[in-house]
Order: sequence, then C-alpha cells, then structure tokens
Amino acid sequence: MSLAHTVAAPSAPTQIADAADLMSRMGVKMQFAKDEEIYGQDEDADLIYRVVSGAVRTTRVLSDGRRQIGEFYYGDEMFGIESGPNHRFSAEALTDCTVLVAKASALKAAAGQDAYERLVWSATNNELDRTQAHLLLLGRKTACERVASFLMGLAQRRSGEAVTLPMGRQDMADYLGLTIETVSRMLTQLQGALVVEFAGARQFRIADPHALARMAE
Amino acid sequence: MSLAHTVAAPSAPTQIADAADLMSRMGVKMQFAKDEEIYGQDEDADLIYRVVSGAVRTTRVLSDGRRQIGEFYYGDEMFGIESGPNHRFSAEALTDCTVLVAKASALKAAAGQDAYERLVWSATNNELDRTQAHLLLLGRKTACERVASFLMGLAQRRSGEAVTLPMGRQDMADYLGLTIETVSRMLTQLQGALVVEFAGARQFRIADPHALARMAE
DNA sequence: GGCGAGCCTTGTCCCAGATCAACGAGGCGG
DNA sequence: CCGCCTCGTTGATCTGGGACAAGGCTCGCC
Repeated sequence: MSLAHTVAAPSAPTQIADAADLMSRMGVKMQFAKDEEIYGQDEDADLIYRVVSGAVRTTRVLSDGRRQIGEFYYGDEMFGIESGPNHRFSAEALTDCTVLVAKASALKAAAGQDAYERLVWSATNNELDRTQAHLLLLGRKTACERVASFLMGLAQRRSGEAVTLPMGRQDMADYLGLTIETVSRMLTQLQGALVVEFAGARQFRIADPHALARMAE
Repeated sequence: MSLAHTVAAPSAPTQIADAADLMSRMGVKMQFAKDEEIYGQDEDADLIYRVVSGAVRTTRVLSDGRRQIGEFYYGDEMFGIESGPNHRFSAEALTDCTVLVAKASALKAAAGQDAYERLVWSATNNELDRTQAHLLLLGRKTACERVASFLMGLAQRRSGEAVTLPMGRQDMADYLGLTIETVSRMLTQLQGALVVEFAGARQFRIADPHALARMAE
C-alpha cells in the first residue's frame, strides 16, 4: 500500500457540523491493491476507515480455512469501527481501491465528542442492521433465495440499469455461505427464469424486479 | 402481562455515574408469561429493556413461517435497542420472566446525555459482537460445531457445574439454523463422545471442556 | 493473433442434514 | 395412580447443496 496524500488537520477542535465530512478533513488517503490486507483479525482497532473508491470486504477465517465474509463496503461507507480494542474481522481490498484512514482518538479530539459520536453511532447502527439481515439470510434462506437477495441488495433501486459485480464468485459464495458452484448454478437458474440478465460474468441487469423480490423472500 | 410495581424516577436530571444502574432507577418492572410477546417486529422502538429474571428471545419470521432466533438474553442483559425507529426482530419471553422497561427519551433526560449514551453504546456493541459470532456460526459451521459452540457459550466458564437450558429444542434449532431432530442427534452424539453429560433434557454438565472447545472450532 | 492462466460453468456423484414417521419419557391434572 | 399431552429421541428415507472433475470463456501478454 502507498500513501497518496495527507489532508491537513483543522487547526482547532471546533465543532464540525457535518459528521460525514469529518473523515475527509482528518483522514489520510491510502491506496490498496486488489486482495491486499487493510487490517488483520485481532489487530488493534484504533483506526477507522472510509471507502473512497473501489470496494472492500471483511472476512473471518476458521482454523481449517473455511471463510466467512462479513460485509462488502462500497463508495463512502465506513468500516473498521469496533466495540472492543481489536478487530474481529480482517479487511481486504476487494478491488484496487482508495481508502480514507483516520485515527479514532485524533478524530474525536479534532471534531468534538458530539460529532465524533454521531459518526461512530450511525456507522455502528448501519453495521448492526446489515449484520442482522445477513444473519437471517444465512440461517433460514435457501441457496436460491440467498443469491436473489444478494442481487437485490446490490442493485438497490436501479432496477433497469446494468450493475457490475465488484467481486468474483468465490467472494459471493463466502458471503452467502455457499460454494462457487452453487452460486453459479443459481445465477444460471435465475437467468433461465428470465429474472436477471447477464452480459458476461460480472455485468447484470434485473429483468423482473418483482419476481426477484419474490424469490428473495 | 402485568405491572409489578413502578420505581419512582429521580427528582432531578443529575449525572448518574453507574450506567448499569440507570435502568433500575428509571424502569418499570413488568412480568411476562412464557411465550408472551414483549414487542413485535416493526413496532416502534422507543422503549429499552433489561432482563431481571428469566430469559428472552428475539425472533424474525419469514413469510412462510421459517423462524430465526437472533439472540437469547439472560439476567441483567439489555435488549430492544434499535438504530432505526422500529424493531427489526420481535421479542418474546423464553420463560416466565421479569423485565425492566424504560422509555428511551425519559432515560436520556433523567440520566444525562453522557450516561445514557454509554449505556446504549455498550449494549449495541455487545449486540454487534454476538451477532457477528452468530453469523460465522450460521455461515460456515457444521451442525455438530454449531451445537458444541452453543453449549460452550451457555456454560461460559463454569466447566464443572451443571447448567440448565432455559429453552427447548425448537428454540435451539431456530437459533442454530437447524431442525430439532438434528439438534437432538448432535446432543446424543456429544454425549456418546463423553464430551457432555445430560441429566434429563434440560440439564447438562461439560465433561471435557477441551474436547468441546475443539469441536466448536 | 495465439496461448496461457484464471475464472466461470456444467455434469456427476455423494453426503450432511431435512423430512417423515413412530416411539419413549417426563410432567401435570384429575 | 393413571392417562394424557407435550417434548424429546430415534429410525428410515429423501434431497439440496457440497465435492470432485471436466471443459469453456475471457482477457492479458507475448
């Protein structure tokens, strides 16, 4: 990884109203190459991160190599905020990417307790939300429902447009608690049902949003 | 449900140092019978809760009835704190139980911003921690590992003592993403391996903590 | 433009766990 | 004390998704 450039810290610990703006003022921009580690499991968690461009995944690995992806983070999303002193997942660059990094204590000092807390609180809540949805997916959904939910989530509200998958099949599989083969088969199946349309392995379009929503349960 | 008795609110919004103490000062004690609903999915989340005695489960149900248990809460644990305006899981009494209930806004006003935030923050972080561990369990562990992990978690550090399961097999199954039959079989298997010892369906003792830890991955 | 090297897909077989179906074993009310 | 009712266990069978094994595609590199 390499340092791109450093943004000067504000001179005084004045209140900065816009919490989302804090990071850009205080952070250091760093570049990571695809698959490069951003932080490791059990490392100290005194830095917080925000994706500027590209995407990031967090993962946890069992002793025998089975891997679970916790979450994917895209543009402007924060990650790496932990409750305890160290990270419970590791984070890696999903694609080549640029990430804003700031020291938590510095942020707090420079931005004020309040603004800092709003920032961290909203990020944590968002995290919890997504983790709980993910929990339901892993606990009770079928392979087909998992894949359908995943595509829905990625495409959000742009139903007609083409979307590019920033990750390969293995990453999808490890997020969904499946194997690459099963993911691939379900994608083929969804195409066969004319619910989604693929142009190459990484580019898709939702052809029938209602059907997809139904299949995602 | 029935009102047991109300604790008087403190007269002034002074700082109360001990965050864990806030609820007992401000809360209303309520009793719930086994399987009674404490709050429902999508209801307003303006109340926060703490288990006094008994135990509570949070659940989420898919349209066709498949159920996922989010978490079990035992003595002194808080639950029901949400990021958004409404609950994403519903909560039910796992056993007959007593619960402290307080209005979030009242707590905040009476206890002070700081103490309130510490309280909510620690509860949320704890929640996230447990949800992430649960995620790994559901995504990548085998049936046997899930059951072993679950027993480990329940027994915590009292390796020799007898522990009572507050929930039935169905609740275990819905927490672990399995069926009752599979849970039952895994328990039998663990007993056969002399790792745990059951006295009746609800009482067990960890006979070999190291083996159990190994099996939990 | 040819040729690897990764990915992705597809086929086949297999197995962990689900489903279906009895069968016990406590526990409680009568 | 008996019978019933709920919950848990066990057995038999089935199946969704995993494991293994070939191919195909794409894209970058020579």
